[in-house]
Amino acid sequence: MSRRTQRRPAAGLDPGPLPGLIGYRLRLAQQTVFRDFAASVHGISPGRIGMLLLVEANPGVTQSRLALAVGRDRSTMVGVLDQLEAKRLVERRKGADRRTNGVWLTRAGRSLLARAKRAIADHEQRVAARLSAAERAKLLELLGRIGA
Amino acid sequence: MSRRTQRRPAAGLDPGPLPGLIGYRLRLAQQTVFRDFAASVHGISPGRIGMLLLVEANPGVTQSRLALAVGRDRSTMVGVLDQLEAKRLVERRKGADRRTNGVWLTRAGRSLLARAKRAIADHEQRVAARLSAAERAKLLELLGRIGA
DNA sequence: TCATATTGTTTTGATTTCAAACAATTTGCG
DNA sequence: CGCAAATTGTTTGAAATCAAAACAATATGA
Repeated sequence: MSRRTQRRPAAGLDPGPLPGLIGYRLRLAQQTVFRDFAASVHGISPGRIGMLLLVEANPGVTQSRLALAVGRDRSTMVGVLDQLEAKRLVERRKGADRRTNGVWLTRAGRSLLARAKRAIADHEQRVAARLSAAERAKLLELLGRIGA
Repeated sequence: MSRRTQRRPAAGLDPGPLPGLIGYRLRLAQQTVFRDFAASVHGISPGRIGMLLLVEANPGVTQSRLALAVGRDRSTMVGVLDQLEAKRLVERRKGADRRTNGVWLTRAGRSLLARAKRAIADHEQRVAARLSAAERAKLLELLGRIGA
């Protein structure tokens, strides 16, 4: 007895204790979600879209605060913004404190974001296809209690 | 009005629509979980431990089947197993089909895994600290319905 | 004023992953 | 059986993603 109770664990392999671990299920879920995202929003990664959304909600935000917000190092943010700036989606403007750069969406950035938002809405529906509205809300809440 | 309802979104920044997206919450949760894992199980990543658990549950499993099970390319598996073999945690043995390698845990691999399992149990408890047993089960179930 | 802190940057390196091409081997069709 | 086609593990090359350390410019505060 003791057949593992799971949908499609690992292509015929015995998944062992993995399916009982939150971290493992998170990884699988994220993999699925990211792949759907990549297939529906082209040319830009989930993380980069997240960055744009953050800049949209906080125009002129500083690079360091952005880095802190997404849990990355300051030095990591440099390359990310270089990319986004090379694509003309954001621009850096010197702040009043001349050490800082304020980050702003360009017109192209706002336009891409508007298009992306529609794609994301569809994406989100596919992701939650097997969940009722209440279950989806519950999932978001539980995830919020895991990820501080 | 319309203060975003979230715990600690992004260090004082307006998180925008992100907290309403499953993918975003998954990423945050996974980040938290992986960091706790790294802090409690030293010298080996969650993915690598998962690999060992899979090999333990399926002694002699083939590299290709392992790759399929974890959703990686065959060529990716080569480097991963090279690492684990360099650490003397697994070994490859030629199979009856001489194209294939069977993967097996070494004594050291079993020993490390036994130790890791205890650390993982503690880790799992910390991760689910803010969840009741029922909530934890619900989370696993909902995640299973996201990540095919 | 001047020691201290912060900001963005550069450089370096680690990690993880895939794709394409390849030899060895097996399988299956005729 | 015999040989074309598929499979397996591998090598090579490349692309993302990220962090740590050191640095110059600038701001802060005692």
